[in-house]
Amino acid sequence: MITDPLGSMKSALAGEVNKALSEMEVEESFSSLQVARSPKDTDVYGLPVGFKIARYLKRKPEEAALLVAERIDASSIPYTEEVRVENGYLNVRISREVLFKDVLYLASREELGRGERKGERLMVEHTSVNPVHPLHVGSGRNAIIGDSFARILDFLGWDVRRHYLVNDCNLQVAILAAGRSKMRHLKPKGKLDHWFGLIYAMANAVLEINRIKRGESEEGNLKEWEETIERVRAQDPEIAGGLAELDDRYVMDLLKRYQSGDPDAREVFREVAESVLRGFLQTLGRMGIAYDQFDWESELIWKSWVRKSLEKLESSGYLGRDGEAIYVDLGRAIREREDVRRIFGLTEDEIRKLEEEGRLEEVVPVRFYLTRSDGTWLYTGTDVAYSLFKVEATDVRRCYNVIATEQTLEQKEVRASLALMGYDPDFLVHFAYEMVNLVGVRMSGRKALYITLDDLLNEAKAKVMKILEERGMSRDPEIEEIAERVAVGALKYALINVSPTKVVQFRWERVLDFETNSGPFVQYSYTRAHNILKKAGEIPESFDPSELSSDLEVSLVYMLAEFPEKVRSAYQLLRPDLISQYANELASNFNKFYETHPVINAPKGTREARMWLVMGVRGVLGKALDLIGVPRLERM
RNA sequence: GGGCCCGUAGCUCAGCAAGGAUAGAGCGGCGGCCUUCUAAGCCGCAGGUCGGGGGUUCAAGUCCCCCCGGGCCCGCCA
Repeated sequence: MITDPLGSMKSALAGEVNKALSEMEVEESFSSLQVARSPKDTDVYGLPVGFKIARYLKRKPEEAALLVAERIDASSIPYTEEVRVENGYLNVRISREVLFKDVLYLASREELGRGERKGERLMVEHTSVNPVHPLHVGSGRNAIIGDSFARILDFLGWDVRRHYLVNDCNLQVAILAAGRSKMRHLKPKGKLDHWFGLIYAMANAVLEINRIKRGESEEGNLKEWEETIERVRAQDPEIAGGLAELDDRYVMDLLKRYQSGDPDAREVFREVAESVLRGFLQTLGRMGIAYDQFDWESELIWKSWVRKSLEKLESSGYLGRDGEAIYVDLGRAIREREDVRRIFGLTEDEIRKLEEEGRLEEVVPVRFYLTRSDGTWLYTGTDVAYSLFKVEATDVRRCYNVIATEQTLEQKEVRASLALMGYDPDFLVHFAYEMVNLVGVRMSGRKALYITLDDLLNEAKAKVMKILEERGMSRDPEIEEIAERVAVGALKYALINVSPTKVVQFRWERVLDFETNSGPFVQYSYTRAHNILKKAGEIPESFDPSELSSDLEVSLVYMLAEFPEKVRSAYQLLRPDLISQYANELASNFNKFYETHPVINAPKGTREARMWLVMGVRGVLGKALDLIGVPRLERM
């Protein structure tokens, strides 16, 4: 089934033009993606053919375009009424009759832009936050982007597996576990990730203060850490004593014991990691984010994935040892292997030149350490093992790692290691996103200084409740549920609506802003569309497209028709924000229509056509909301 | 020092992948619109040397080079 009528027109047009050009022996071609709407005429789409080929034909652009137009068979381009040349452009005029029917039919059934099931699996690994303190806005961006991308892949026809790597084997978790082991007598209170976050901050503070006292800390600021202790005590006075003798050796020893499977260490590590994770999942669940599988870093060690990856790297000949510490000799691999060079974006010539200038080590990584000299695994080591696990122990064809841009180098190093182990490094795609900058707020997980997602959701929800109560709605469970879903929409939209490679400048006002270009604005528009249809009652079986004749109506249908291309772009460019931008624009156009085009009270004929238009808008807006994970509401 | 990313209206951002037909939104500011499908809405006004300079091209916000400003990374932290 064709689910992208406009796209089929565009590729047919580009195909016809390219065929004509090759017959004319012109070495130019166009992509269907270049077919653009005329700014002057809503029904016209075209390509700037004349300009492009004037040179080859030694003609004026207008004449050149005419020569191409002569060779084009308009009847082979769907939805096309005529082909003509204007201002050097080769344009087609769309026949609304069929296009509108197809688009609105597909849109209303939410089939517009949907891909056929491919029977292929892709993995999206996202969130994967260290289980040491509550989720904050930065981790929220990861989860929201990852979840949205997974939804996009699913809509386009892949079978998506959402994985979460539980990083339970690193120093940060060890610090929390060490703190907990000294305070076993305390019973966790309240939300688990919040409570353990306090233990984590306390343990960090004690460790730092002890370092400063021993004169081991370089940049230690005693006062800040004493403030941290006060901050924790203010939130829970019980979390105080018992940590005085905590030191780095104890922490490292605990980590070492956990990695080697010691049962006592295991008990405390698992308690903290599972508790914090449970807290995470509560928050993520509120936001409609779920996973198919949790992979535990510790299991990668215990189930020998780390050993397997070492063996493979050893046999590649690029494994090195620095005392007891193990590393991948990327410096040599880059010099010797084309596949590794490609990952770092360098050619053989460039490498040779850099070597001659003695600057090679300035530009490329030399040693990629996998373990410490005490034999414990670094996150890089388990990350390489995790990649091996993904390739060998799952049946996915490709894996998207949603990881902050600051990890770009590490991700390349992991992909290089994958190549050295004999696998296609393109199996792993680094879906990079930038951090969230809280304007005017200092954040530090280690100091228990953060704005949590829970705080944001609760604050936003409280504001929605206030608005609803001002409108005279009572405080009942249904209203509470509406407030919750609006709050989730506001937060998710605010974090997704920026291009992933840009730093988000985050302000409270942004999440609490429910006006145009916000989650609630799009939700509201969806609700309006829904309620028109609900009130209108029976859905007419058919409609007359010529009844949709105003500029607003026509451009709304064309805008719906562009949705499939938007979704494909979001996938290809790793840009879920394209969907939220689109949804906002569609909502905005729909609201303009809403103000001036009565539906229910429209004359017969017009009423049916407008109902179909509203059905189409509701379908696409609803689907766009689904793809960015913003809840739909039927009342708000 | 090296690498990657960002720089578009007072602020926050689209547009750059695929160069084209008059640079777009929102917020904030000012002024209007609720007896008619929910005003979380709509309409109007004000606001731009697209960081700077070269170049390629019939055509540059978009491509190339140089420079300036900001962020991140270059750990036996994650």
